[in-house]
Amino acid sequence: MSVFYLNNIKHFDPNKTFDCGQCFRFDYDKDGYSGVFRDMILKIKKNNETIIIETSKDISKDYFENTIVPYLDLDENYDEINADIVKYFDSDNHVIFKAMDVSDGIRILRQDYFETLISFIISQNNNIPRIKKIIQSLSMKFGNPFEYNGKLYYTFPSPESLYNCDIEELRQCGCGFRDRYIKSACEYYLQGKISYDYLIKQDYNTQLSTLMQVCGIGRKVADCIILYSIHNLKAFPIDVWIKRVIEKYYGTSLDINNLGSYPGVAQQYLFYYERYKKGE
DNA sequence: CCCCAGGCGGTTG
DNA sequence: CAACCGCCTGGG
Repeated sequence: MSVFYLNNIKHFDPNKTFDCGQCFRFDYDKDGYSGVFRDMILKIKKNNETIIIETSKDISKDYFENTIVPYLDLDENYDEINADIVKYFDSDNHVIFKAMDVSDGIRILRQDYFETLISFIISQNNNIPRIKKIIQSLSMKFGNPFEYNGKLYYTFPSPESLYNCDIEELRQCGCGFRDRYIKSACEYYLQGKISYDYLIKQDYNTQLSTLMQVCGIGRKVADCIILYSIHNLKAFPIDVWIKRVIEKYYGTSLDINNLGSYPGVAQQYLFYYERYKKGE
């Protein structure tokens, strides 16, 4: 086990970051969020102005700085991002300022590419508790177990394990009609047609069209993968929530094709703002 | 019982 | 190309 402390980090609230719907394997546990990160448990909490990050495995300072910090997106400058967002998202009612205030501290995680690919395929026409349940079932069935504090946890399944399994086993995990979409994604992935290394070097439109070749990945799921794992902050996933938010606060005044460099972050702010207001 | 949930693919006019 | 429709499944 390792522990790291960070001080004077502006614009980072672990609770908001892990509660804004971008990840499915973290849960609130008394004083912070913890969950499976690769092959270990990661716990992040905030005590006054100090961020405390614990890992179940022993990790080096290098690993922390080169892997954990980028994962938490702490190397990104959110003053700069927020300034750009305001230029494109301000309106007569100034809703973006309220959203930025309520949502301040949300960061866009750099999540594992394959895990994000599969998780957001599962997310379609589905709700968050059930998405989490399905991912947990898949991990228990196809992931690798590891123990921590006397409890068993499971890594996210490998592409090979999901590709080679019987499709009926995916059904048993609750995937429903998305089972063949998962198979399709694994096939493309293992053929190297949608690799992270390729996508990270492409522009946004190429990233979209490449991912949308996969049966079961449409525009919204592709945008989520691009935003939450490839970390192209130009991606702007439009789900039913965001569609409602835009209609409610912007009407037709927002030009979807001209939203600056960080609309993905603005999307998170608006989404969280609207859900927070609902009292969740 | 019906309805919906962070969509998508397929069909129809 | 816009508008529908069915879809696994579990919860309200």
